[in-house]
Amino acid sequence: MLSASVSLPVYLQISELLTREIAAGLYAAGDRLPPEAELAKTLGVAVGTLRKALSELELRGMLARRQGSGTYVLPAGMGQSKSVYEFFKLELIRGGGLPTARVIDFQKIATPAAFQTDLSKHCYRLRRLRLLSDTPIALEEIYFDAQSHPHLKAADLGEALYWFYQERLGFWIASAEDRVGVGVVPDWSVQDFAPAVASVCARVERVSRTSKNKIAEYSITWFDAKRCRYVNRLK
Amino acid sequence: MLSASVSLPVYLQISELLTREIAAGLYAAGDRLPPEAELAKTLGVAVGTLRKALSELELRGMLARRQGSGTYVLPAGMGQSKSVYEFFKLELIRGGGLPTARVIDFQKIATPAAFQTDLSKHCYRLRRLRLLSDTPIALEEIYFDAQSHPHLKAADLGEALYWFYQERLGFWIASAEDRVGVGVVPDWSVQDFAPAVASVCARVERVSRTSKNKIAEYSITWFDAKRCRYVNRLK
DNA sequence: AGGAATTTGTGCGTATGTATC
DNA sequence: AGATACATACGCACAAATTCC
Repeated sequence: MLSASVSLPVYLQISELLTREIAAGLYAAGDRLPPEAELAKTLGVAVGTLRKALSELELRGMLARRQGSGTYVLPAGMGQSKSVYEFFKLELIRGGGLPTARVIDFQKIATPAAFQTDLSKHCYRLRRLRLLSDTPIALEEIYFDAQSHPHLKAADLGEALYWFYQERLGFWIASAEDRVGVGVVPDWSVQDFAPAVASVCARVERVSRTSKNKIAEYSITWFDAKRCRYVNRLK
Repeated sequence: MLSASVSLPVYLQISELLTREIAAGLYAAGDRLPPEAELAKTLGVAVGTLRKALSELELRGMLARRQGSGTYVLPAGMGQSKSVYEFFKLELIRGGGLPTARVIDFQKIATPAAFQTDLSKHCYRLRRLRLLSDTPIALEEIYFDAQSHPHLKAADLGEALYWFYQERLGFWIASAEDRVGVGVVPDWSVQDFAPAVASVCARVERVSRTSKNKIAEYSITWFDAKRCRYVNRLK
């Protein structure tokens, strides 16, 4: 079950396993997990490896660990349960709208020079059309590392990409930096997406980072400024 | 020097030590630290212990670690200190820039219809040219209520408007909401501000609120997307 | 182009300290 | 006081990525 060579590191496989087991209700909020030594033995890993997995989940706010006492399951979403759409910042000018996405293209490519300092040699490039309440409002181009999962297909991706990152790639987006300016619609644009004039197309560059401050993805979004806006709530 | 029993765990002592050394300039941003094995030896600890210390600093965003390459010092994060410019989101494309402002016009006017639900009958309208390191990059139009101070003149305003609000008007900005899109440069534009073409002008609408959730000001900013961008750091 | 050397990442096992029960 | 459980620390072996010759 737990194999090192196939895909994810063992300690991440364990985080995922425990995440699923907690989600499935095998451990409820408030429960104490078995002691490290015991859990490590049943999982067939060294204690140190298990500890690394548990630390991950503690950092994520799923577990609380108390020396001398034990490891406890925390109630879901104590300020943690971030919506998958938390980082989606586009809004129809008339307000609201339910975000969806349609894949235009998905390929594994050689990492472009601009990203080579932060991504490994190969990365995935995902191109999507974004919609708000069925209105096409933006084109999106996303680059993320191919290293951990070298053989992804378009079908493996769900609509909620950040959820996919967490479940399948073992990391989650903790922060991002957006740069909003103006741009020209890319040449791979589709018929559905047609800003009235080139002059009303805005452009967002995003760098997303994981909780470890590593770069998780680069993305560029072109949006039709006639129909929607980039919204930012500052506190 | 590094003692376990006295106070902090050794790995934390090391994090602190390295933090001080980086702050002191012994290691500059971009520098590579000595390899783990070497550093551990000079510090007289096991590699695992050192690694834990380095992981701490990586998590804090002070270091970046790259497998096969080394451990690097990152530039000091600017996310820490809050300033009057905390809500100023424009940045030169080439990076950074010191924000200043030049008043173009300041008048007391009848409140425009669009703001009448939130501002009283009269308000001030301030028009400014914004600069980053002496480069004109944006026009700004700000509306705020005239009720509390009915007789302001342009000379009463400082460059740092938010500071002025707090000192003279008795409130401070606690939150804001920005909507970024694309727009046309207003007719009161000045010679200094000349985006190459209309197509590279972006537009930010802002609603700022006080700590009591009352609307403090409305503003519109037109910025030259060729020279600068709207930057948003999300956590 | 390719291979060796370097450097961090992962994983194992163990011993000891310290907080809790 | 004793048992239990997590925290810290040490050391080693190998994998994976990068760098350099």
